[in-house]
Amino acid sequence: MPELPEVETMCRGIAAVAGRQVHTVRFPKSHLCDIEMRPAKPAFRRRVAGRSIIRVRRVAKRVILDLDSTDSVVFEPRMTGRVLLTEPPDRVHVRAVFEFADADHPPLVFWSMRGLSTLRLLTAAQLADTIGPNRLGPDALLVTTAHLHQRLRASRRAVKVALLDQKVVAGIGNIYASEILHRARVHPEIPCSRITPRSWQRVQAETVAVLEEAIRAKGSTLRDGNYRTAADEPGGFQDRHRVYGREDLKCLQCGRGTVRRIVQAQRSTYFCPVCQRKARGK
DNA sequence: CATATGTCCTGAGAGC
DNA sequence: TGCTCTCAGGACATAT
Repeated sequence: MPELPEVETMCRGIAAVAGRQVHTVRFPKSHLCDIEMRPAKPAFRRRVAGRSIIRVRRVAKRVILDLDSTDSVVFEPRMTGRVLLTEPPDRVHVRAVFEFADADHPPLVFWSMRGLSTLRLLTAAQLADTIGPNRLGPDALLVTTAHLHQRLRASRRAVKVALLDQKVVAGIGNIYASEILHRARVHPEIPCSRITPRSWQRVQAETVAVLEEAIRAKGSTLRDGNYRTAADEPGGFQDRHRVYGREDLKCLQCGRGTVRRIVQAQRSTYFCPVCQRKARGK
């Protein structure tokens, strides 16, 4: 599912659209529900057509195209969204097509199987309002140990659940939360208030390490195949998952424990009871 | 204020 | 074969 590494990979995969002028935006008809989109299609098209993209960047789990106006295009793939520079897998789930003034350049396609993805065109003020620091915690690649400790020292929530809270730290999703805590040897059910600074230090270090490694591998494509890069390739990090999706298999870290799956906040959590002992709590 | 739950959406796979 | 059911989980709205 597009979490930070997958969205970062999407951004890098479409970096070449920076500097290009958008000729027009098409919204193919479909029998499916529209994805959430603001403003409505005619206004969206009017404000984007003829504009140049001055920058491609990532904010948490969103892909941003800054235009040469004060507007920014914001793609939020959520579960099944793809940002593609290739032919999409089908016509039915194409949500928007950005065509460039240089007709030789492939169009940028926003494709999503489900209607959970969103597409927005926001002014600078709206952007700050929607995904600025008041709404999101620090980016996971930049988060500090002190931030985690101070922000969560009074929290009774389980650490796994807290890591998924984008207001605490932005960019971690369900797959990487399990991988991070496993490598940091912290049990996912431990209340944040009981985690020592020393353990927060390991969580911080493994957060950066896991996410950077996942970016190098171009993200994780699970068996559902939902995530693809902008060039329509699968990622490679799923082969390096140590716990996620490995229920009942041997722990790849200690070789002794058996990976367990539990459910926290309606989401699967995977961990090794040997590496991540609750009693130790560190 | 902090925390928990419900909701959206579609396709895959299971079970009958 | 074909139907119904459950599950997956991003982020937000609403409830406690």
